[in-house]
Amino acid sequence: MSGRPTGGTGSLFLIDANNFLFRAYHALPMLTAPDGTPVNAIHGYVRMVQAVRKEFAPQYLLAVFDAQGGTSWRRAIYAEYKANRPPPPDDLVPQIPLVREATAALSIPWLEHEDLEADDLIAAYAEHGAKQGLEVVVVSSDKDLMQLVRGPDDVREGSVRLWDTMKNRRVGPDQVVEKFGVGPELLGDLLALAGDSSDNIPGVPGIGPKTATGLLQEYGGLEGILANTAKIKQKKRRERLEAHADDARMSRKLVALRTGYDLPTPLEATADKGPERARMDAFFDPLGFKSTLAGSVGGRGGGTRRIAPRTLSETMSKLEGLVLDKDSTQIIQATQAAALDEFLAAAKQAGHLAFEVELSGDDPMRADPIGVALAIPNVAKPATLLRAPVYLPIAHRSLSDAGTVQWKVDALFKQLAPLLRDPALTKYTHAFKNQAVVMLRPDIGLSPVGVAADTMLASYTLDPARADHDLEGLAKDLCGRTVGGRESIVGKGKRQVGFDQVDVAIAGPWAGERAGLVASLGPHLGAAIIAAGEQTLKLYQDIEVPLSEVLAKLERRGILLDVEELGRQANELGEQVQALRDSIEAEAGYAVDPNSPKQLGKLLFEDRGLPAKKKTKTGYSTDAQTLEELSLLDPIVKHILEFRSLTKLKGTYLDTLPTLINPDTGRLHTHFHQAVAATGRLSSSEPNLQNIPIRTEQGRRIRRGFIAPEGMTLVTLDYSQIELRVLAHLSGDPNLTKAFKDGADVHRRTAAEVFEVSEAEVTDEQRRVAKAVNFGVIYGQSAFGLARQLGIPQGRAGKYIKAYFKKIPGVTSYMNALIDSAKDTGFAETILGRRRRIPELSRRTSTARAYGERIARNTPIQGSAADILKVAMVEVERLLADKPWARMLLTVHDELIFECETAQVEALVQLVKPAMEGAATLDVPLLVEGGAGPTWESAKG
DNA sequence: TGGCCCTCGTAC
DNA sequence: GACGTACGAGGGCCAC
Repeated sequence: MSGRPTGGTGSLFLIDANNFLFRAYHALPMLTAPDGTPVNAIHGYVRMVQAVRKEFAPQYLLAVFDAQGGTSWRRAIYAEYKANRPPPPDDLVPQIPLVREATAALSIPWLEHEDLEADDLIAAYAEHGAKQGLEVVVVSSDKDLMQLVRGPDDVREGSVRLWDTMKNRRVGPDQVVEKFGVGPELLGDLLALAGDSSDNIPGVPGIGPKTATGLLQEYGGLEGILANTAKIKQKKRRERLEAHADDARMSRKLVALRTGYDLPTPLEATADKGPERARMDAFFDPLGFKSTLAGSVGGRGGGTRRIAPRTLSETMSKLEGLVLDKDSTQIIQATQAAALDEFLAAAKQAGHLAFEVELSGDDPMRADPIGVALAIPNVAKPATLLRAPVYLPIAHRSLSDAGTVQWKVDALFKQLAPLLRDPALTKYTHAFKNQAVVMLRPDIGLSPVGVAADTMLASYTLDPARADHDLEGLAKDLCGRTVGGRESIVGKGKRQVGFDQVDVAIAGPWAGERAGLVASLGPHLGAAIIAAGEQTLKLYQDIEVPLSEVLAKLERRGILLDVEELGRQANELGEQVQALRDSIEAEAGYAVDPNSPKQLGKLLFEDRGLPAKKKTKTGYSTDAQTLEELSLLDPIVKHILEFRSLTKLKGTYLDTLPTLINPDTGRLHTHFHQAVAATGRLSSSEPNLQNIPIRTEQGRRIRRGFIAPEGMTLVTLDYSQIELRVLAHLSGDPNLTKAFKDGADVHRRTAAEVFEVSEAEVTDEQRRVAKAVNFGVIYGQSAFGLARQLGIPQGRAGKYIKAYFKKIPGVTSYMNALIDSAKDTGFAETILGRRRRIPELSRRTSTARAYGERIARNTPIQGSAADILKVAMVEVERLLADKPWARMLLTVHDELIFECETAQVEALVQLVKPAMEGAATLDVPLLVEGGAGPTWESAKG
């Protein structure tokens, strides 16, 4: 098993600093300090180091660098060693010396050597540490260093392992064998044979890792192979080995890690004493890091922490002085391939690229790519671009210049793909999910792209309560620039046309300007995310951005409907609806539309003289609650209620769902929205699959229309009581916590507490009340609301609430603390640090403030549950990536729905359930329950 | 006719 | 006024 390192006393952690510096640079969007210094790599590096410290608390900690401009001893053997390395990107260069200062500021000893490379130094320390019986962990992903791995897998003392913090992966002997087919002791021989293009190690031409593994397994080592070349049957291979035996021996020397010299710093001097605040602040404050390093970790929401209130202008500060000429976009035709090449080369050189693929229509599952806009961010000065944006037309039907030659979709994407897939390039876009749905198409095959920055998600992460996160709005608010939305060029409603109908002369500059805005706002918002702190960065980078691609996959997959079943039900309901309409009109004595609240109000409260209890802005209220109370007084009311219920089911679900089936796939593809709900939840539309009925028998039948294809089964896994569990965790209330730890029926337990009876004595009615109170607490319900919900007098409802708060005191104080904290800071916060501003708390009217308080109470709970689900989704999709027999299709707030080969259902549950339950570690267990069946209804049974 | 608002109802 | 988060159907009303 590849567990995690143990750490603590008896451990030595060796950080391969250059390795992480480069990886952090490529993984993070560009960020700049207030003075314009690029800092993204430093940030990622510091984050990694601090995480290692926090997680493993090593006894000894040392960072090792390659000396800049050093003369490795390997050069003396082979002048071409690492000669093909491209120079580091321009905006990484200034970070290379800074990262050494950062290491020092963190009070971590560091080393570099003129003649020895970091790998050699690490090897020497690892060897020494292992001899001392320490657990040695090399923090790196470098395969050369895997040669150092030693010790049996289950013995800690004297072992050497690699730890890849970015992938959370430990590399021990088993992982080396898994990856290379040979153990660590033969790895050097393998690398010598196969060569390494990144270090320019020649190896033996024509021998790759696969062949090398085979040879090593047969002959036991490099010298064994070279001594037995005569026995090798393949002529080519034999000749090559004979001709390049010297190259192989030299390569072997190059890949060997040099040890056996005095350690430049004694091991004892690397004992980690932890960071010093003052030293850190002095270095990091000017770089704008601050909160990043505080090492703050979510923990309890509560009112104990005091965070300075933040206003929108601080979380999303303006980007001053935007330089973006809206007419500067260069249209590059298919005949100008050289111009595109040149642009792409510039992007590669810069290391950054903003793009937007323009789609023909609004539904990405039915859309084609019509053009691509590109821009090159100037990360050191985000308000400017490195050059004018370009637009590459693909499928416009309207060309004012008839001579325009458009790109063929495959030719263009073929040219773009290497760049878009290049992990060394930082990609920026807006609302990537919609583009990804198209890019994932097999005929386009532009995935994975590995977008690092999505301006829509950045905006949402920073300020989820913002009205909307479209690029136009961000341009207006952050750059003071007015740009037309998509609607401004394709029209809307009946006059809306496809993007392909828009002339290139209009579409090109519009799209180019958007790419330009993304190029400017991407780095700018990235800096804001960094400034907002460690948690916000993780939320954005590790959850929201990866999730967007997961959602794109879900949308592409869609779900299968049983159209006949839905049709049957629709017909059935249609007849009932007609019969009800007839009897309502017969009872009324005149034609009336029971769907019209206005006509209904007149009928019931004027003509029939029923007591009107409630009024709406426009007249009498006729909602179900009101009608329910009247149903005993007049039989017509029952018919109206029944009519309402059936027309709702028929109109919203049975009739609508089949019309949304995609004719190409024969399946239903919903649209998930990641930047809509202010709490962090997802939403879905066209159709909204998150409000398919379940509570009534009649409604639940609709789920029979959602099916798995032949040979497959629908599997649903949902979190049991996730919001109440989150509440138990956040509030720390001992009673609630214990209820979950005991695996009790929490509503029954609550009832027992509140009504002071034993659990066995709890009546159904008491349980119902307790359940309502439990949920009411989450929503900030008042006695009035509870009374209305339960149909009991307000006084009695008030008593229940009082009793609840008395018996579950932790929740009371937690709720008060939430409000205090929100008033104090101006926002509500989830367990993963998602922050929702609550301006309502400082409104003048008491109604608005009360609303703000309900938000303050509800958002941490609802939002934390959403956080957990999102973490689970990213992890589950990763787990299923290589499982062709199952795929995730849908999510409904606390539920994930899969399609799975029937024989594999158990395997799926075994895989996914623990992943979901482990998505967060709370003070109470997370419990996932599941079901499976041919239809969604049966799966939920 | 199109578009917006209101009311109502479905989910978690 | 009174329960948080969504989406959407249908009626009603107004502008064009």
